[in-house]
Amino acid sequence: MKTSRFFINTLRESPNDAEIISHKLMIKAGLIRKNASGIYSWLPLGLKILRKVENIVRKEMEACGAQEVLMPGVVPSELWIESKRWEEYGPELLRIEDRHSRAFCLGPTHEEVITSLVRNEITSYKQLPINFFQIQTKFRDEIRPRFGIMRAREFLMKDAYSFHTSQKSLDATYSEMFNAYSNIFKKLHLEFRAVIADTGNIGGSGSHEFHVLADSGEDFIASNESGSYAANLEMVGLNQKLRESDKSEKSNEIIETPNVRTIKEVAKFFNTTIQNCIKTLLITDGDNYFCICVRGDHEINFVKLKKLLTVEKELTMASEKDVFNIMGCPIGSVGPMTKKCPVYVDNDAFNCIDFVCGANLEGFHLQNANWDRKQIKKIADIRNAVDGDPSPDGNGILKIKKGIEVGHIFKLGTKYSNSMKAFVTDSNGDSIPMIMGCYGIGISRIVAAAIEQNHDENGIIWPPPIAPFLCAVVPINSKKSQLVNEQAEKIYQQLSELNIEVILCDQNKRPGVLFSDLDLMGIPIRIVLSEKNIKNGKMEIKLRKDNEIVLWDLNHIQSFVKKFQSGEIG
RNA sequence: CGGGGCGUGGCGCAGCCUGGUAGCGCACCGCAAUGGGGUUGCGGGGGUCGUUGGUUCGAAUCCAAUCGCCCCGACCA
Repeated sequence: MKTSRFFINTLRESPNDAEIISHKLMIKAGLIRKNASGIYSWLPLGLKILRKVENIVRKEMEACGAQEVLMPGVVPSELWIESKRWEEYGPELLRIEDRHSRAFCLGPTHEEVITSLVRNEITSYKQLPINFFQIQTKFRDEIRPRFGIMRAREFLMKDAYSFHTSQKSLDATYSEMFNAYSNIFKKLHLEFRAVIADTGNIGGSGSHEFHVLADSGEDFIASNESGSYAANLEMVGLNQKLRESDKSEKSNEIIETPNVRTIKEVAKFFNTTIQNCIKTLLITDGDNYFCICVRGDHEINFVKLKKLLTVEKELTMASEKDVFNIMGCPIGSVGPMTKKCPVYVDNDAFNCIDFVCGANLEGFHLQNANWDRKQIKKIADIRNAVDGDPSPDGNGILKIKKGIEVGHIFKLGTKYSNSMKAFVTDSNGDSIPMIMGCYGIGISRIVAAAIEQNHDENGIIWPPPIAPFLCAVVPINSKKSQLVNEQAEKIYQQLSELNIEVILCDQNKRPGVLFSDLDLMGIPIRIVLSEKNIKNGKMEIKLRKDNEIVLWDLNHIQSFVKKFQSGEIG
C-alpha cells in the first residue's frame, strides 16, 4: 500500500473529550471518529487493526471446532420475553419498535437467539455437542459510556454458545475454549491473566474472565507468582484463622479526638498503626442497614458481603445523612459498639486486640477496645484481598494488578434451555434440556486494551500481529532524488513479494512529519532510505519499540525479514 | 438519577463579564523557498456562534427553555 492511495488522517491535538490514552491515541492516529456518545466509526486504518484481531479470534475458534454463524442485530422482543430478560435486563437493553408497533431490541448478547435457533435445528443427542460462534456488532445502552471504544455502547464482539447433553461434555468444551482464549491472547502478543470470575446475573456454575494487564484497567485481579491461582479481586476467598484467645486485660477508654476523622488521622492521633484501627461502615440495601467492620487498612468486598447478608438488592454505602440519623454521629465517629443495627466483623478485624475505633459520639474514639462476641451478628471473610495475602490455593502470596476485561467464559447450565424449551432426545428416548456454555470476547475492546498496554509518549506501539502495517518505507527527499525513489520502490516491492504488509510513504512529506506520524500510528518497523546510505549500499531500519537504528545491507531485506519473523530481532 | 463543566469553520481554543454584526493556532487550497524529528514566507477558501423563544434599534454576548457532549458520584466510617 502507498500513502497516496490509503486514507490516513492524523491529528496534532486530540479532542478534549478523550480521557484515557488509548482513546486519545485512537483519535489522534485516525483509527476512529465519534458519531455520538459511545458510538464510533472505524476509519480504514483502524478497521485494518480491528479485522486482524477479528481474524485471529476467528481462526482460533475454527481451530477448536466452533462454527461461525451470523445472527441478527435487531432481535424480536418475543424471544426476550420468553427468557424473562425483557423485564430483567433493564435500561441497557435498547428497545425499538417497527412501523407496525412490534417491539424489538438491539441485541446486547445472543443467548435467546441462539437458543431459539438451536431448539429448532437440533433434536437429537447425536447432533451434540455443538458450538456456534459469531462476530457481530452488539449494543448495550450503558449509563455512562466512556473511554472511547473501551466502553462503548456499540461494539464488536465474538460470542460463542455451546450445547451439550452432559455436564462432562460441557466441561470438556469449556476447557477447550479456555485454551483457545489463552491462545488468542498469546497470538495477539498481549500480557493477560485468566482469572476466576463471578457468574454475576447470567447464572451458572463456573466462569473465567480474561484480562489484559494495564495500569489503566478498571478491574483488580489477584494472582500468585507461580500462576497457580488467579481471580478477580471480588472472588478471592480468604481463609484466615480466627485467634483463639478471646480476652484482653484492657477495657475501653473513651478519648476525645477533635478533628480526627480518617483512619490515618486516627492512627496518628493514637500513635498506633492503621492495622490496629477498626473501620465501621454503614451499608444499606435500600431497606436495611448493616454495620460492617474491617481493619483500617482493608476494604469491603461487596460480592462477599452480598452473599453473607443474603440480600437481593445492590449494596451501597449509607449516605452521610442516613449515618447521622441512625448512628447519631457523623461518619468519622461511627464505631462497632452499637445495637442500632446488626454488626458484621471481618475475620482480620476480629483478630485485633486492644484496637482503636469510633465511639458513636461526635469527636470521640475508643482506645483499647475489644470485641464482645454477643454484640456481633457474624464474623466472616468480608474484605478484599491485598498485596501479600496468602494465596487461597496455598502457593505463595497474592499480588494485586489492574486489568481490562476482554473475555469472559461461562458454564450456563440449563437456564436458557429450560426457560426457552430447548430440549433434545437423549439415548434413552427422554427429552432433556440442553446444557449450555457461552463464551465472549470484546474484539473492539481488545484494540483499545492493546494500546493501553503498548504505547509511549509518541504514540501506539502495535504488537506485530495486529499492526495495520508491519512495515513502513520512508524515502527521504524523494522529490529530488531519483535514486532514493527507485530504491524505496524496490524495497517496497521486495517486501510485498515476501508477503509483508508494507506502506510506502510516497507523498514527499517532510521526514519529521512522517516519523512522528509513523510513531503515532505504531508501525512496528520503519525502513528509511536516504541518498547517503544508499550510496554506501545501506538502508536504515528502526523498530518502533526500540530507539536503536541499524544499518542493513540494501540488497538483503530478506535476511532482515527472516530474522524478524523468527524472533531473532524484535 | 444527583453534582459540576462545556457547546464559536474539520481539530484545539479566544471573544461573552461591560451587547455594535466573529478572531487565533493546527488542518485545508495556491505560489515560492526548504528538505533526516511536526520548516518558512506570501496569498486564499471555509463558521445562520448547538437549537428554539424572549429582551433590545441591534444578541456569539443578556434572559428562559430545550437538545447534545464531557467529568465526578464507595472510604472522613
